[in-house]
Amino acid sequence: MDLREKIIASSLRLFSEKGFHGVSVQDLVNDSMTSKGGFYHHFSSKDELLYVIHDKFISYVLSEAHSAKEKYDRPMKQLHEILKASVHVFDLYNEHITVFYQENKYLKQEYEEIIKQKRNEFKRIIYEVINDGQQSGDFRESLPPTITTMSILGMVNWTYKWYQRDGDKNIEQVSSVYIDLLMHGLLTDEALKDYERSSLYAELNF
Amino acid sequence: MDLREKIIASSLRLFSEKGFHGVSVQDLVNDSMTSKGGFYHHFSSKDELLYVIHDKFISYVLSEAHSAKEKYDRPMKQLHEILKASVHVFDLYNEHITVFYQENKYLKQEYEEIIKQKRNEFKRIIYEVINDGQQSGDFRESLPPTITTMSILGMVNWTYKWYQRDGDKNIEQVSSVYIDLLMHGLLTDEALKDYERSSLYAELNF
DNA sequence: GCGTACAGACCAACCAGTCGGTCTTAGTGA
DNA sequence: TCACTAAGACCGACTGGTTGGTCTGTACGC
Repeated sequence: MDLREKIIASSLRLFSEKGFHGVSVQDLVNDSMTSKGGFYHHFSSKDELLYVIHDKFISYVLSEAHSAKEKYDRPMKQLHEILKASVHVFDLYNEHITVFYQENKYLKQEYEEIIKQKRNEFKRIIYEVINDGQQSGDFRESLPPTITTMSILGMVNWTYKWYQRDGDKNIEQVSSVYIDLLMHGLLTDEALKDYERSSLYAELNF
Repeated sequence: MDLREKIIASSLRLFSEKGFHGVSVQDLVNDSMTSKGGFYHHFSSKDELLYVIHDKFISYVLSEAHSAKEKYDRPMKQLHEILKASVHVFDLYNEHITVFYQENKYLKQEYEEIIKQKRNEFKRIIYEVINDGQQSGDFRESLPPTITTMSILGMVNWTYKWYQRDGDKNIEQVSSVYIDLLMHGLLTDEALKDYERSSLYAELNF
C-alpha cells in the first residue's frame, strides 16, 4: 500500500470516528506515519482529501446501480437488483459512506457540484424504475413517484447510521428485509404474486 | 423575543446552512446582534448551545410519539399515528433536525449521553409497536423486528435531507405515502383489509 | 544532475473562551 | 422622594492555543 492509500485509510478511520473537523492534518499525518510534506505532496488540501473519499464511494455505488438496472428489463426485478446491490455497498464502503453523509456539508463548492451531479444521477435511476414500473403495471399507481423514490432512498441510506459489519445481522439479511418490505409496499397484487413465484424471491435470505 | 431566543434562532439558521464548524461564535454574535459577553452570559459554551438545540427537538418528538402511541390500543393504529406525528415534527422543527442529524457527532460526551438515551427511547417505542403487532397478528411475522424498526426510522428520518416546507408537496402528503407504503409492507392480508376499511385510511391525503 | 517523494520547522489566521468594565433595574432605608 | 447598593444583563478588547498550509531542505532513483 503506497502512502497516498495509507493516508486515505487513516482518514477514513479517523473521520468516520471523530468527524472531519475532529481530526487535524497533523493527526492524519501521525496516524499514517508520514509528514505534512508527504500529505501535501499527495493532496492539495484537506478539502481535496474529503472530496476524494466522497467521489470514490459515489462513483462506485453509481456504477453498481447502473449495472444492476441493466441486468433485467422488468422494473420489479430492476428494483430488486438495485436494492440488493446498493445495500451491499454499505458492507464494502461503510466508512466512506459515513464520511459522505456526515461531512458533505463541508465540501467546497467546486467539489460539491461534481458530487451533487452523481448523487442526482443515482436518484434518477431509482425514479425511472418507479416510473417505468407504474406504467408497466408492476407498481401501484396511487404512489407519487418522487416521494416514493425518497422513501426508498431514506430506508437504504439510513443503513450507515446503525449497520455494523460485525453485528448479529449480515448485510444480506438487511437487504432482504428492505426488499421484502418495499415489494409488499410497492407492487400491485398481481405483480406481487409474480414476484413471489420468481427466483429472485426464492433467494432472499431472512 | 429575548436575547437567548435570538441567539438560538440565529444558530439554527446558520448551523443548518453552514454546519456547526462553519459558524464561529463571532458569526453567531454578529447575526443575533449581541456580543461575546452576551453569548457567554446565556450559554456556558458553544457546545452547550448545540446540546440545547438537540434536546429541544428530541424531547418534543419523544413526547409526540408517546401520546400518539397512547391514543390507540391496536398496533396497526398506533403505528399510523406515530408515523403521522413524527413526520409532522419535520415541518415544525426542520432546522433543529438538520442540526441534530448533521452535528450529533460533535456533541460533548456529557451531553451525548442524555441525547442518546432519548433517541433510544424513541427507537424502543417503534420496536414495541412492531413486536406487539406481530404478536397480535397485525404485522407479518416473517419480518425481523430490529431491522424493520430501523427501516421505518430510516424512511422517516431521511425526510430532513430533502423535504422543504415551501416545496410542491406538503408534509401530510409525505406522511401519507410513508404510511401507505409501510402498511402495505408490514400488515398481513387480513389486517390490511381492516386497515383499508378504517377511518384512519380514509383520512390519508394523497 | 535533475525530478520526484517525502521530511519537519515554521507561520499567519482564526477561534473559543476570559475578564474587567458599564448600564439598567429593583430593592432598601432614611 | 432620593441616595445608595447589589445583582443581573450585556459589552468588546484581548489571549492562548490550535490549525491548515508553506517553504526549505534532503534522499534517492534514473
